[in-house]
Amino acid sequence: MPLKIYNSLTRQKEVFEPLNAPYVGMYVCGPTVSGESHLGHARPFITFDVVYRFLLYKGLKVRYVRNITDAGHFEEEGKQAEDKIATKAILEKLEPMELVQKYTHLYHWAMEQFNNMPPSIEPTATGHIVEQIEMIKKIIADGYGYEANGSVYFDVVKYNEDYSKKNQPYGILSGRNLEEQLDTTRELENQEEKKNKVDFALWKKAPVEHIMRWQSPWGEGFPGWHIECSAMATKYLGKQFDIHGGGMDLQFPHHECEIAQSTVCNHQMPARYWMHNNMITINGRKMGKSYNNVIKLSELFEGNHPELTQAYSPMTVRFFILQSQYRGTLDFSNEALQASEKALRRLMEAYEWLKAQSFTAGANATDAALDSQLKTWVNELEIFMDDDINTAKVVANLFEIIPSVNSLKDKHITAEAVSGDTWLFVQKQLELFIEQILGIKVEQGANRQQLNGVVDLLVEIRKDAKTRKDFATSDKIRNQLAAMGIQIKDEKDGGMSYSFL
RNA sequence: GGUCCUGUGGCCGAGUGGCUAGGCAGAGCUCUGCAAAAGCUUCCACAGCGGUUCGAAUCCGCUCGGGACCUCCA
Repeated sequence: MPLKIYNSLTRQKEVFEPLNAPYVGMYVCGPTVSGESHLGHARPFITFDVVYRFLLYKGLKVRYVRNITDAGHFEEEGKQAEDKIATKAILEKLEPMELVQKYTHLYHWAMEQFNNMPPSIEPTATGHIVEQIEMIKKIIADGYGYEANGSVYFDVVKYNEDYSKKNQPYGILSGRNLEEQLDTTRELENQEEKKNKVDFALWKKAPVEHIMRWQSPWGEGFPGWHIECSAMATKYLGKQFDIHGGGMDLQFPHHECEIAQSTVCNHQMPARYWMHNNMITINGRKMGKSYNNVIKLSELFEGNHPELTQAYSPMTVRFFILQSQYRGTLDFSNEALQASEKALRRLMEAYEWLKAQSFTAGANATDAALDSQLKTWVNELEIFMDDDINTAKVVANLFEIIPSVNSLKDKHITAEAVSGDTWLFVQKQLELFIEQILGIKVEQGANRQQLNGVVDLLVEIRKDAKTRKDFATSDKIRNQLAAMGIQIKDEKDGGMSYSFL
């Protein structure tokens, strides 16, 4: 089955055909490391991690580039500081690289918590100033950029005129019409420098107090906020590559500007497939700085936020995100996260048990209907992934399969009901989809081994007590352990098992 | 104001015109010393009004509601 992905550019699902199979180039817009990542940021990184994993599973050789924006628009943090201390004090105390370092580390830590695979290349904007300047020079030389008072702007109107003839007007990705924008775009500062208010900055002259600054043919300044992605994507993936991803809110203006810049320099549309994940909302509203409703990842993991009734583990959050299709909005609530937490536990307990079983190959099944139903469910996993990475349906099917696994575990059905071949197939594919493709890993704390030993001992004592019909002791052990988050389960044959909640 | 998306049961969330999505919560049953877990069964739905169709949650129109982008934004 071929993989189909929804291309924002054409607004439809298309069969994914790599430009140079088996090689695939994928660029995803990374974070601006001027602050801590929040729940909303987690979505694209988890979504595209799954895309990456699935492409790898398909046997493709993927170069996954995800940038780190560590230059340019750090105004907000600077402004906050400005209110408190004098500009001179900022110069003395606030070293930009300190911020960058701190938040880059936090970001990497969060990515690891989520079990996201590291991208092949993680380039930084500050490491590619030269490439950005070269690109801007090229744009000016071609007549689509102009200098004004030490800054350089992209001439959107001229670009639109020329490229409309080539069927690639400005606004092709976001479905915008330039004339309308000329009428509706708000007035901003420094508009007088621009020829048209829709023009965007390629290079900005640095005001005296601006700390991050580089030499350029137009004086000291810093790059505009779209050019870094164009420069780095071109450098590492070529003039045209396969997939460009990012959040839906980047579609305009960021990706639109990227298209314009790259097209002028490289004479072709930079990416063939544009994928955009939708937003995470909270109380029906997008989670974002400007709405003042963000839940930072560290707060989420610690349960330390007024909106949170408890802490949620990274895998719970990952699973929560994968329970929906990436193109729809996803509404945050404690109820929804708690549902995910419980569902994930049920899934993983059954999965871990299944993984530890040994089955013998063989084709005989006493329950042929169940046998073939299981095979169908398992086979559908890949079909659903092929359909625009529909992780929601993949997860739904996992829950179709789980009851059979638990039935086997609790001896509601015999192993012979389903053929050994099928059990082996279920076992293998569940491992593939749960661990390799969805990237869900078993979460367990440190000292687990030692703790297991202690719990084993208590379980033994409880067994003795039960045999003596000393239910007081038996219940005491079970209840006290339950209070500590360790759940004992009595099994049919007198055995006991336990799990950590 | 412009462009676009969306409205599914108590909550989250899939749904390609005809078939039970799935999860969590609720109810019942089985199992159990009692529980828990697990399994089985089950209640609750497609914003409203029209239209197309043999048949619509799914297509079209209108109304109402929600949201995103147009400024930094994942």
